[in-house]
Amino acid sequence: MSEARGSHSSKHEDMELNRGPWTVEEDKLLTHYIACHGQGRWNLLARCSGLKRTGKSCRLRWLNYLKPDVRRGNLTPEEQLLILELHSKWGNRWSRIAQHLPGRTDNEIKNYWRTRVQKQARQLKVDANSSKFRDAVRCYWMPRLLQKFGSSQAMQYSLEANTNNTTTSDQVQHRPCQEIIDPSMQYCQLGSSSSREPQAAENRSAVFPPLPVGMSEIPWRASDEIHGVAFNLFSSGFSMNNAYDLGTSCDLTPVSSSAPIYWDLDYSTDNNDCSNYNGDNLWSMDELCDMLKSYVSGADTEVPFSDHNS
DNA sequence: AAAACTCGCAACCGCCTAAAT
DNA sequence: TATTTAGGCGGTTGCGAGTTT
Repeated sequence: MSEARGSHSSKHEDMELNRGPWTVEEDKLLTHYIACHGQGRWNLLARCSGLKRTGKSCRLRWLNYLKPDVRRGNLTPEEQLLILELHSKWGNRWSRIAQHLPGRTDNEIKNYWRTRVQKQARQLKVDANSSKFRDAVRCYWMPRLLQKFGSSQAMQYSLEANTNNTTTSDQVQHRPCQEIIDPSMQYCQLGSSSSREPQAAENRSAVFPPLPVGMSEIPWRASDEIHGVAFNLFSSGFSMNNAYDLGTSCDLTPVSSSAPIYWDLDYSTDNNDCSNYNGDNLWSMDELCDMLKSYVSGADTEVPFSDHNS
């Protein structure tokens, strides 16, 4: 039995326990104790540290808040993308999902899912676990996130770091948000010989970033023949092409789950800077919501696909 | 200005399982 | 082998802050 529901009571449990938010003093006490004795043995820690908390409470406080490598702040587009992808594979296995997002806790991911993703599902009057909702995520949100991911990460990185097509581990180290990127990942280099290379290509490399940790097992490839990047991200057959020379506006075109998705990247603005990214705006776009509504209320038939190349 | 409402998140609860006895 | 203990996990709750009416 865990201490929380045991019918017997020890000396420690008879003691009045603190509940609710942790105080600064409690945090200091816990941090100091762990610094001296290490983590683990949570019930012993709770008894010996002088904290009037349960072992469970101490563990949770440490893992979700005090641990030095806990990252705070808005989830980046690639983190959101990864959560969506991993949740579609594993469901509510929050701790498992969290293992692929270094510094993020299962609690944080769970909260994100419940407050953001499930909220969207509720507004759309569909079950968040329904195939219809998953399709909507795959067809609309993931491309949008990939668009953000592509513009904020790949482009910024390319613009700032590379004037040739070589990539070193040092460059990986200097990437923004590098801590969640697996440095061992390969880079996808576009065909520099393509006649459809973007304008002013000398100022940016054709190096695309590695996929985040956790996507490493998903095959992806460079593609000279279609000019752009073809991510075969999702085992369901979802794929996208990143067309570099199709204009300057971002345009999310409704597509079927099996069709390629095209969008344009804007090299001309600061949109590529992920440091100012506010994750919220990805989830509050009226236009996107309208599209989703029409998608989930409609039809299982395929949404018309617009081919930018035509 | 204040009440009502919404949202995000930290913390708790209860169940489960592996390890220890 | 049975029982107890500790830790981990997912679901849920409650509160404070921000926003809307």
